[in-house]
Amino acid sequence: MATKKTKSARRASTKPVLMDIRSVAERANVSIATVSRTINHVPTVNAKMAKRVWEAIRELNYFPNTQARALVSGRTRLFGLIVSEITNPFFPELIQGFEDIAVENGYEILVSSTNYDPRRMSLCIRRMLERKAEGVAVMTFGIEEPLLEQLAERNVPLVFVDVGPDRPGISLLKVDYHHGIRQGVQHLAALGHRNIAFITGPARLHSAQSRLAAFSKSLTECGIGLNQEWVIEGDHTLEGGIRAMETLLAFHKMPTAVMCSNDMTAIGVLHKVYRAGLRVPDDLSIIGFDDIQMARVTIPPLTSIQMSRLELARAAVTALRAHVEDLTPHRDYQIDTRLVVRESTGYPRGSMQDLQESGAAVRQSAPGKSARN
Amino acid sequence: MATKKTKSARRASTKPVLMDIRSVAERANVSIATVSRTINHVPTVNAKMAKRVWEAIRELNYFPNTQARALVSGRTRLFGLIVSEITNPFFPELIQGFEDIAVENGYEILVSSTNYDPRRMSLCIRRMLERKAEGVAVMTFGIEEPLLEQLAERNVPLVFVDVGPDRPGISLLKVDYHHGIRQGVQHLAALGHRNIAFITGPARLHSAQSRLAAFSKSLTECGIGLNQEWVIEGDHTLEGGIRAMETLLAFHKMPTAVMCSNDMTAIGVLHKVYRAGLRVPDDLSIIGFDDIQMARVTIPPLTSIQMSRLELARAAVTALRAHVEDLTPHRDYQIDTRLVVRESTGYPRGSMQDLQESGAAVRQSAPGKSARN
DNA sequence: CTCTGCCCGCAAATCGGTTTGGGGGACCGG
DNA sequence: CCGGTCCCCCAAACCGATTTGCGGGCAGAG
Repeated sequence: MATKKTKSARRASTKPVLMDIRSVAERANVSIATVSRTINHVPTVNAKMAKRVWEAIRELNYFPNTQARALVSGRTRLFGLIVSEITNPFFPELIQGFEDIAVENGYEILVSSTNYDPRRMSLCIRRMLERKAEGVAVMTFGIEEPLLEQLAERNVPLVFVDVGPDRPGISLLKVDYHHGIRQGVQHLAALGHRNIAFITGPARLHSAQSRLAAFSKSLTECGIGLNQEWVIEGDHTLEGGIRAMETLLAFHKMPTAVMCSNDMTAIGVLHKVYRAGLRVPDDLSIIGFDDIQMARVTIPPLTSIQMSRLELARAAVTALRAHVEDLTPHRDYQIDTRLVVRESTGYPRGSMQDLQESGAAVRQSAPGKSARN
Repeated sequence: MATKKTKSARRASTKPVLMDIRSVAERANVSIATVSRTINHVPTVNAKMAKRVWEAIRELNYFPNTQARALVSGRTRLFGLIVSEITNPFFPELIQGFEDIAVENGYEILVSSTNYDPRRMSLCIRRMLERKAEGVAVMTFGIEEPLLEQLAERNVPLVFVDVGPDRPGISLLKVDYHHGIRQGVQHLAALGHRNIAFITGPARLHSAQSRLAAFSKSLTECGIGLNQEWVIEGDHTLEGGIRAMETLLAFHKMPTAVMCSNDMTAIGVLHKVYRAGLRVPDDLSIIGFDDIQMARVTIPPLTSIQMSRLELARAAVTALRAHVEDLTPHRDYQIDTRLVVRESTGYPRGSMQDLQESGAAVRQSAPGKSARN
């Protein structure tokens, strides 16, 4: 009933709106084959005719039906992007980059978020399959092996972060967590910190594990011991950061610095520390991870380890294109991380701060040309 | 060449992967029509056959080709959502809600962002048209009339915020800015503020204009004069907030409170005030608009006017469904706003704060059960 | 004037589904 | 045992494009 009405409504307005390749052909006085050739830039079409066709297209405001085109050609020019959580600012920034770069290369994108829910992940995959994405970037930073099998089985090129099955058609974005995290630890060590806590991400996330491992290793490199009690499990959310900091505050002996597995956690920590009446960085130094835009305007601005969304996005699109267009895809793509020093890190309470110099990286001033001091 | 290789590659792996309705029919020993009927839950199929079909579908891991289905049925079950900026946290929260509710109702969504760029807006529209979205929600809070005509012309149901052409097939989400903003102004007035500034959004945004108008009106209602000098143009970004606050700081006479057209602006202001060595709310009270998640954890937590993303999303989907499914769509949908008091607002400096009580709304404590004080 | 190309139009197959008219089979009643 | 009904299933048309072989018109060369 509803369908019928819709159908008839469409029919009724079909006269002026009907806009298939036939009407273009008619208007340009050519055959549909010629229109198709023109649109797809087949070189054998006469320039004069091509012009007529393009004019007709303009005048009718015609554009080809994506579905029909995809159906026969088999090419959808669509890349999928699966992220874990769209409300975490890290991901929108990533999506933005992915979209821009994909569009630059003539692809469109289809975004889905899993919200860390395997059931939703399953839906995401189904969507990608149904819509016939030509390649999918899985940026959930924690793979659901069994589910993703479906994609791999159907020979859809995939991109993962850090780890993934070793198979043709699959590329990996290898993030060098260690480089940035070591810079962070060294930065803290140089300031005089010896008691450093770490708030992890969800335990099942591989990337969270890697960050913790990099932290642990860096600590050893700097000759600092790791206090297992100070490794708190967070979940990469604001609330997780707040809870983790509550745990930390309850300890008898507090660390002088805390490194977080992502910026949202760090912002939660910042908030809890403020609530507790302590000051950053005087009472506690904080380092985040990701370097989201917001990090520049927290109070105080957050020292963070930057993982470039743009770089990630570019590598992902490059890898997918390489697979789809047979351009000798690499298996691994290296992604760098680096420390960005702002103002949430400082000398530990009671140190002889006047005698020392910060060393490490260059201190960045906040945006809006507002100078420090 | 590349295409050819891909084609042949697909052919090669086509044996085990080919997965059309025919193979299902073959495996279940029925005709393709029966498979189609089964999938679409046409009641006239024999239960026994249906079971056979579903089994075959399970075994083959089959799912229908969306494009083919849409091509013939004319129904894509796709709603478009155009937002202005995906990196502004307000929008991801909106997108999330829109997606959840759309999926609940059996629709999928297609998101595009314009970045305030008319060229990109044009691309967005083309995308929606090409992908044959059955309805589009335009949540840019500032319409590009001439471009959107294309959609309207093709009889695509549309949803706008605040204003839009009066035409069948178009619904409006009418946001009652005045209610929340008046609460905010009253709240400030009750605290004793008489010198209140306003940082607007981009001038061309209708919603920004409305917010300013509501502010102006509320001021009058409270018997407070509007100092035109203190109406600063922002652009709804962090940087805009910072710049606006710089302007404000340069004035000889400073306001004691500032209301912002959105939360990102307010966070920028918060940052700049911190930079200037002033304190919130002691030296300056700040009210934001939107009440994004981040507002709960700024330092101090931000008093803000809440405009429910979920409500917005729900209304948008409801409206679009009503148009598509012929369920007597309304033209207008009311969206409410309300004040959420946190800690960025307080008595103006020099007032007799001990003698007064806050009145107005209930003060909310921050998340994570951390009590105030 | 004929031959050789070069373009273009025509017509048909195809992609993977939906939808419908027609017909075969089972079952029931007479 | 036969005719009628009803239920389901099959075959075929269709959606809007792409792609192909083939034939024809036209131009330039010989």
